[in-house]
Formats: sequence, structure tokens, C-alpha cells
Amino acid sequence: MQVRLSKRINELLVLAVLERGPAHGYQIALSVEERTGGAFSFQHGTLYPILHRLEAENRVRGEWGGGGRRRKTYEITDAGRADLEAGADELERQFRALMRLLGGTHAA
Amino acid sequence: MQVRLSKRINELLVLAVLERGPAHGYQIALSVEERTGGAFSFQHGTLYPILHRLEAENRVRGEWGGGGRRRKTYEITDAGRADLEAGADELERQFRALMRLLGGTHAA
DNA sequence: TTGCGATATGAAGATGATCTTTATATCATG
DNA sequence: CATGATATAAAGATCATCTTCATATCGCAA
Repeated sequence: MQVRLSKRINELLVLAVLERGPAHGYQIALSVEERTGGAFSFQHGTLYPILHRLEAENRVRGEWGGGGRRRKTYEITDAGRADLEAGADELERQFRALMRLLGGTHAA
Repeated sequence: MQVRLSKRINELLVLAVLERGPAHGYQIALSVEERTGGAFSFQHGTLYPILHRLEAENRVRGEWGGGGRRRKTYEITDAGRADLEAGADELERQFRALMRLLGGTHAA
């Protein structure tokens, strides 16, 4: 499974949320949980390292927001958008292959 | 993501192969790679621990085969079959939730 | 005005799944 | 007889994720 599936999924979830508009970490976590109906969620010890990685690799851009409260707003970059699109396609391909094997016995 | 997705997927891949008939470790690895069109594969350092775990939890039954060559043949148990069915459904549910979020922008 | 829960981020340490390496052994083929 | 494919497994390394600790603001209620 060369590229770790979970890691990739986590990155794509973050990118997908940011594709709909800038958000800060906490909001991203809430969005993912809400928009996947609870199927996926982030612990904050998982989310922030991912955001830092995405930022370091220029797939998102982070900016410390004004106002008293210390918060950082992220937005997706063009590279991030390209990665999201490629990743979603690749993931769908993988899952189809997976479900073909898993679901082959009891249903289509 | 409480239950690690990759771990779960790996277990289900093994169970799905065994659902079609008994096999030993090496065969399972080849089957998974072949039947997923290369989308999934096992390193042997990954596969054998999974088989041992499944056996310890009674989801598969292992038996050392006769003949000179040291090999162990595994078959799925009823508990394994039930787990496979439940797991495949759960995974499909998760995947649909994921693709709803990921694919929402560029296509249906 | 004090305390609490929600919001908000991050570092550090623990856990554990996976990968790589090493070891062993049989079998078929050239 | 050597080599590559088959076959399994333990040991150690790597790394993603989770838990915990640390810090700080904000709004609300007592």
C-alpha cells in the first residue's frame, strides 16, 4: 500500500474542506466530522501536524489572524487544489478495487 | 477515525480472499495484489502478523500442512465471515461519506 | 468577578501498525 | 550445484496517530 492510505485520506479531508473556503484548524475538524456524518474525525494531536505538513509543502497557506484570539487561518493553494483532485481520483480507483474484492461475494 | 482504517482494510482483504477458499500466506498476498489490480499489496512483514492476529481472535483457523515444505493453510471461520460482511458494509458507508466530501466539487 | 465550558493551538511522549531486514528452509530449473 | 521462486517468522526501525500537558481567549452563568 506504498503511500499510507490513512495519512493520504486525512490530508485530502483537510484539503477538501479548504476547497470550499478558508478556515482555521478547529473549524476544519468540526467540518470534517459534520460533513462526513461522523464517519471521520480528527484529534487535535493529529490535525495540527497535518496542517503544518501541508503548509510546509505549500499545499495550504496559513496566516495568523488578527484579533485577540490566537488563531491561524488556512487556505488552499493551487498546488493543493491539484493534489486534491488527483488524490480524490486515485482514492476512488483504490476503493473501487477494494470493494470489488470485498463485496464480490454477498452482493454487487 | 477510531478504528485504524488501514488495519481494518488489511484484515478485510485477507478475510475476503479466504472467503473464496483456504489458502496459505504467500497465496493470500498474491491473490490480494492480483484481485485488486495492484491497488493493494502486502509486505510479508505485514501479512504474517495480521494472519497471527486473525488466528488468535478466531477469525481464521490455521493448520500446518503436511508435506516437506513448511506451510500453513488458513481458512475463514464463521466469526470471520460475519466480521467480513459487517466490515465490508461499514467500509462502504465510510467510503461513501468520504467521497461525498472529496468529490463534491469537481463531479458527482 | 469568578469559575467553567467552548474555542483555539501546539509540543511532548506513548502507542502501535507497518516496513525492512535477517534468518531459515524447500522446490524446480538450468 | 547454484539460483530464483516459494514459504514463514522474528527482530528492529520508522512513522502516523493518539493521549496528555500546556497555554490562552471568549462568553455565559452563578
